Amino acid sequence: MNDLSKENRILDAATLEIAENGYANATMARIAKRANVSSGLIYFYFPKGKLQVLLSITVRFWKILNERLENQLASISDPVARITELARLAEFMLVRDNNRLYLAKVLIEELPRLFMISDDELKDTRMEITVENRKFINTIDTIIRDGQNQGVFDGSLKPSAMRQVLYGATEMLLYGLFIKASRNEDLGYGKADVKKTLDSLIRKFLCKNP
Amino acid sequence: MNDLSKENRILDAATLEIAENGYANATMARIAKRANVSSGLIYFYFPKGKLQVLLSITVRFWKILNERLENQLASISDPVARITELARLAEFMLVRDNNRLYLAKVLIEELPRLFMISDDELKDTRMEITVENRKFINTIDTIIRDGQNQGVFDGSLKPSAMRQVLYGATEMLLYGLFIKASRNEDLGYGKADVKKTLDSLIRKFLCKNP
Amino acid sequence: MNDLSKENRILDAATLEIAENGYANATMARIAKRANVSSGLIYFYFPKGKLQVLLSITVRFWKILNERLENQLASISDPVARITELARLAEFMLVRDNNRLYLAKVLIEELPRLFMISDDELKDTRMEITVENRKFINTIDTIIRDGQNQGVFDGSLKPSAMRQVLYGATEMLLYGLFIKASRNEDLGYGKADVKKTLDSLIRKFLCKNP
Amino acid sequence: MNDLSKENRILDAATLEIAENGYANATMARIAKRANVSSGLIYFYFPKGKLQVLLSITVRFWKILNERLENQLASISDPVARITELARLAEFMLVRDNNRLYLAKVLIEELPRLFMISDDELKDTRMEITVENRKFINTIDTIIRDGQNQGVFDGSLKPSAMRQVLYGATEMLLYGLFIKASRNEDLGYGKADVKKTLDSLIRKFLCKNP
DNA sequence: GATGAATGAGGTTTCATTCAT
DNA sequence: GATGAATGAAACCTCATTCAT
Repeated sequence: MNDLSKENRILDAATLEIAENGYANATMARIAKRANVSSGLIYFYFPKGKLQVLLSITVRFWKILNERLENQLASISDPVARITELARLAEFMLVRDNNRLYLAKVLIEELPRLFMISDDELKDTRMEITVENRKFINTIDTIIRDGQNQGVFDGSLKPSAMRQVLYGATEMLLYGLFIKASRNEDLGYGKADVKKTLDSLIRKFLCKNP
Repeated sequence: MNDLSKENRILDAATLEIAENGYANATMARIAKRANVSSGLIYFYFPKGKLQVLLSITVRFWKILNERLENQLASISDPVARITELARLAEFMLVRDNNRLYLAKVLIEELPRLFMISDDELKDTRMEITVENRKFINTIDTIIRDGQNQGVFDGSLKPSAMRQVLYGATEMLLYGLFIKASRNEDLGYGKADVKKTLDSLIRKFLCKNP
Repeated sequence: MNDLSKENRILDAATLEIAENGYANATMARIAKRANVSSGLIYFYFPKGKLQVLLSITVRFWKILNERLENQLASISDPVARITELARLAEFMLVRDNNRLYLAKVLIEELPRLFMISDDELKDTRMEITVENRKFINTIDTIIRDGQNQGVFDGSLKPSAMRQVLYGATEMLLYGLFIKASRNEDLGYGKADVKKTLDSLIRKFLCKNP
Repeated sequence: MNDLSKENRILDAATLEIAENGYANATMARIAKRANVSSGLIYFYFPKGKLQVLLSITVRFWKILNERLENQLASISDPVARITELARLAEFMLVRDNNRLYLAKVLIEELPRLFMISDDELKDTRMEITVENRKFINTIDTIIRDGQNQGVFDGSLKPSAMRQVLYGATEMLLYGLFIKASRNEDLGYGKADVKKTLDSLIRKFLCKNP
């Protein structure tokens, strides 16, 4: 991890720190220590402090996700295959190993904070996230709409609402995994169940059933 | 609001404060001001401070929800009707008006914090929540299991995973409404769509389709 | 000094601290220690920090000076007697003892800072000072103008420019005294010379000479 | 400004920065940026940092002033003419344009700081200033004393006190101009009034009136 | 029960200063 | 000479918490 740029090391360290202690209890000093960097340097890269660090974690994630998504989906046209690939990629980026589960937790837990930004100087960073987020949402909604038009997906519901269902279901299933990994509180299912359940959700809820 | 007990006024004020600023930035002074109460008084009712206030919001909610749930479900036996009633009640308690959406937001955002409590003196409050939470989860899981046993619900998935799907989907649909209410960022659907979408989710994802 | 209100004790302590170390090197911690007060309390009374403390020292001084001035000048009508009384009062408030010389130094040294305030939340405090300052300036200018109209004072110069001369001369004479008191650098004159010199300045520069 | 030596560019930039923000809030980074130079380079020329930069501004000013003074006064013997020439030169160096008014402001504001230097390694620079300052003061005092001895100037006051009057009056008149230039707060007089008022001060206060 | 001035631990934040390049 | 990323000491500042009233 030490061969990364200091900026990325800070983001990685912050992900861990926030995942473990929550945003409220995360401290800049500990982030710095974890990143093996002086506390002052964090302010060099993220002058607005902790919140900007948090937002930057999110920005970095979405940018990478959207980029990969674009590449992967380029060669797929079938709506079911597309939505499946999308779920697979999200899972890959968030569940593959425990470090990524940390990231998942931070993204899930801190998403609401996005809507509380009042600091004008953070508007830019927020806009970046909004843009990436919309891009992602658009990708999903477009797939759903295409599927509906082709008569493959259920046409009686709004794509936006269906997307929220997929998003929320995935999030909560992942969150259970994280709890399982970090505490030993078994929620009653494992990684395999997540995959199976999401497949079923796509097939039964999303697709049109004759 | 001023005719409530001061204790309840504090919890209401805290809900608003946390919904607006997040737990990290919520301050006791502002909660006190919103509740029209001195900051010292908060410590009379909640000696362990901010975290206890947060937990108490959650406790209050779950207790009321579970109590009503028990009453409402007592006379219903059909699994589909039971799960529908459960969704209806949750929606009633969280979506009915904007104040309740604030509550929804706090519950959603602060759920993860439950797993980070180390203060021994809060173990009791935490246990209360865990008990109420398990009661709620049990209620759902039992309904699902019963439905599976009766051959009404899809028996190929784990009840716990299915419950996460229902839970996450509901949460994210509600969250969209909150965003719409507090910011003017339209996510593309309204309250009616939430109801319709959840109904569809139950019918198609949860139920066994011939 | 301990029987004063804490707020006044803070201002007194800050006067001393700033006089000794300069505004740039004055620290909140030392001001608190000197005032025998916790550092947090300073922010309770002066939420905008060090600058607000500095401004508040100035406000307090001007308010008292203007108030006394009004009382003292009420019963005097002769321009020469009025300007002499004004000088006497200023001297009384700034030179009488070494503590007051500290105040004089702070007022003199930090006056320029007044014109650098950009913080919107300090606009109020700044306005207070401006108001008091104008009141004082008006008092002088009015005396001078009256004297000119009565043919007692030199009518060939602008009252505003003459006032700056009186103001600057007084300031610099006092400043020399402060240097003498705090360091042992003799500037070559004493308190008696200040009085004598200012009298002479009034008589010869201000008054019309036949 | 870019054709100056980097050392002089730094001093000019610092003058501007300090005039605008005050010594307390001036930062090396901003000085560097204004001088179009890296912050590290400032330490090459001024190893003792910000304070040394400040002192160097003052040194540079006094050296030039004293040098020119010596040249200009060499051929003048009449005390009134000499003191008038001195005032004219000071005015030339500080009032001629707005950039010089910045310099005036820095010199005025920062003079007191001279008496608070404790750093041993700056003793040299401080001594330089003291020497130049004394040279200047001596020049004035000598002119005054000569004038008194020749019966041209008022002999009843101490030269040192009279010098403070001249110094303070000049400073405050200039200060008013600065305020006018940087803010739009009119103090009621202009450059011409400054000249006229100082002439009058010399003629009436300094000179012996028959 | 109720208040709010007062405390001070502990976080945030700044920025003068260094040093490898 | 010149750079600017990096450091870390030392300031600022907040706010949960207490307690005399």
